[in-house]
Amino acid sequence: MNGPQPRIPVLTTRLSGDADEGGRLDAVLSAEDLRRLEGIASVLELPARNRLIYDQGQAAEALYFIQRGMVATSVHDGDGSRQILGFLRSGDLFGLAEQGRYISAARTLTPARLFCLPLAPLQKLLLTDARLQLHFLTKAAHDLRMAQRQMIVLGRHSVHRRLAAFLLEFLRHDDIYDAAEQRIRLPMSRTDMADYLATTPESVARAFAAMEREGWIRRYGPKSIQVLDLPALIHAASV
Amino acid sequence: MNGPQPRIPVLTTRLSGDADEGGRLDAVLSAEDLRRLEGIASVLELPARNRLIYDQGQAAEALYFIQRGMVATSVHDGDGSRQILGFLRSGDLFGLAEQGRYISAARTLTPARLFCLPLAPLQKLLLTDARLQLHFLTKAAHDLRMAQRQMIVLGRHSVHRRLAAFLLEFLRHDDIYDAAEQRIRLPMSRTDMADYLATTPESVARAFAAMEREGWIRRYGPKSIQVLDLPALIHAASV
DNA sequence: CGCCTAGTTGAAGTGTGTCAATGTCTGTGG
DNA sequence: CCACAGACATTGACACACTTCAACTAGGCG
Repeated sequence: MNGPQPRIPVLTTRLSGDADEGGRLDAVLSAEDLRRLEGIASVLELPARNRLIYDQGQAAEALYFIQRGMVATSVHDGDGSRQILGFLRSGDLFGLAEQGRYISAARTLTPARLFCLPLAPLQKLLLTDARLQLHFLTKAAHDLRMAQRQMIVLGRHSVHRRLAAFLLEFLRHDDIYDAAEQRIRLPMSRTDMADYLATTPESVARAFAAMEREGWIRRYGPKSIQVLDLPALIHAASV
Repeated sequence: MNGPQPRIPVLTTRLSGDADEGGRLDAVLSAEDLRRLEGIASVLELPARNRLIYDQGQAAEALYFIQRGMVATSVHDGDGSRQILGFLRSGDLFGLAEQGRYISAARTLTPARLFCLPLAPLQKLLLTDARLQLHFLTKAAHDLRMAQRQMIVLGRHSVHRRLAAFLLEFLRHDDIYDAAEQRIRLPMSRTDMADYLATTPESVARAFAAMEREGWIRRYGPKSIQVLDLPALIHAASV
């Protein structure tokens, strides 16, 4: 008798990725799972944007779980160049480290609420709760797929195509995309977008200008984009 | 009393990545772990190079574990373009899927021996053995780091730098690098290298020619490279 | 209202893809 | 063992997308 087993993960669908779940860890965690995580977590309230959560090279002591808000992780090269590894949202995990040090820096894009999960207690919990751990494994597999997809995007696609794909990613998220007005509210700067898409702010601006010229979008200031021709945008992202 | 606990993973070092382990799953698995995996695995002997293991889009039924040999995973775009996601070696896992279908194709670069781990029994095993699962989670975290590093390489570095870094990766592996002769035996074609580095065979050839012109390497046929100036190569990979 | 940061647009330079031709391996069959 | 064929690798010429540098404009916050 195991009692009720809410949302038992199935590796064939979980490791394989489930469409409706979208890689959100919080969507698959049961109330019991969350309670256990909260038991070892400390809550981190970051009331403003552009707050550093941890820096690259800093001793890694915790994994972070986003409850609310948006976070960007970035690695800084020896020279000035910076690569944003990902824009993360509620349900995402971050805090990947190598040899005890964070490989990237993390900072808020918006006010955010995080669970800070210290590594030692987290490991203990995962070892005692294999079902919970499988959710973490599934999430890691999902993030690996995303990273591999981004490898392809950065290596093979033009800047225009990268930007089109980037915009389309936001359409799924209600907090950023207002479906009624067809408007995307971008929470990051042109420089951030450029550092994520491995290009320059100038090229991003030019790509936006070209999209507006074609009638696919309309800009209301740099942070607000109205989608006028979604099919064209989808086409641009896949050609 | 838990009895002997060989090589208990410590998340703070394992999820964080351990230098000497190098992400090799087989290096951290105990004899008991291996026995259990073998219990659900079928062994796959692939006697020659260029053998397809599974194709992109095929129904995903198993995860694969490389015991011997080398494997390449690649995704094929609608048009002719191909991206090799990774060159994999003993101890590596592959078979990542999305919605029940493999997202990449996998084929041998050399004769290989694989464990084929059917997903359902594997999930069952991981749920009953949290310690073993943690090794898988650690491996996934390692692969995620590698993918993120490759994102940076493909997005930010020149073809010359990419190739230098690529060559340096082989120096650690005894089966490919003959330290005495300082020779690297490349098991893949120029096209494969180009598809991994997100460039063209022509650009790879030009980068090799430039390195030879500089006196850093010497080519003995396309598959055998002698390293003449390692510091210069290291410098080229990090500038 | 004015300063300062961020964004946009323009012009010029360059790395790399593309196309084409030549050269070189490899493996097969005579 | 050699000769041949087909694939693979290399080199060259050219085109172009993108970066870089610079000037200008627009937003946002004091």
